[in-house]
Amino acid sequence: MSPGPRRRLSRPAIEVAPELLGAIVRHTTPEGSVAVRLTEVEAYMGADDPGSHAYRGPTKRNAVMFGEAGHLYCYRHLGLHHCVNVVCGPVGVASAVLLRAGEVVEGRDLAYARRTARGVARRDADLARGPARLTVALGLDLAHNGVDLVSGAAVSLELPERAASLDRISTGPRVGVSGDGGDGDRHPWRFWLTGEPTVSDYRRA
DNA sequence: GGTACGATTGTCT
DNA sequence: GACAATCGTACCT
Repeated sequence: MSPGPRRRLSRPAIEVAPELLGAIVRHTTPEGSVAVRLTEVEAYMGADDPGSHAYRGPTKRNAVMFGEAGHLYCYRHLGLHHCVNVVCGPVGVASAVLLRAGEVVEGRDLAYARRTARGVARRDADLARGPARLTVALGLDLAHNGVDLVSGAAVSLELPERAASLDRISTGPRVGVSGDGGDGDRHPWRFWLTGEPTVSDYRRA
């Protein structure tokens, strides 16, 4: 990530999302550090995107999404799980990229410990396969909402030198988004690395 | 002040 | 393949 990662992120989520594939997210705690290489993401645009939390304007929950690019947007879902996004776009524009899945490339033991505490991790590929699993493996929660990934203290984002080549990237409709389904309104805003075993495959939507 | 619902996962049949 | 778990947020009265 040589020239201005902040600047690279300060663009529409739809452009940033494919560039995050292959990026490394690292979280360092007293217990150790876990790093994940992203293999699956989804783009969420702001006001024009019915699937986005920011669709109906700024609220207490989504405030971070309207802020500076490169910060982490973390929220609780169904009272059980957390999901994390990387904020994109210029200040005032609420676009973000949801981190859906990745491959644990560092701190695998710690990731296993965290995951087995809340479920069963059968194999390496399952450690961060799915948005909520990824947050558990990394040890992220609401306390990390709004942290800056670029200045990177405990949590950091390492963009790949060069974006993954297009022929390794697949696209498709987003998963589990209501208001985006049904007729013709499904944007191909989900991106993943073709053939990666860590990419979540989904059942019903 | 009350209620409906969700950017999911794990487990059971 | 289906369902329950579980709680903050948004929206309505």
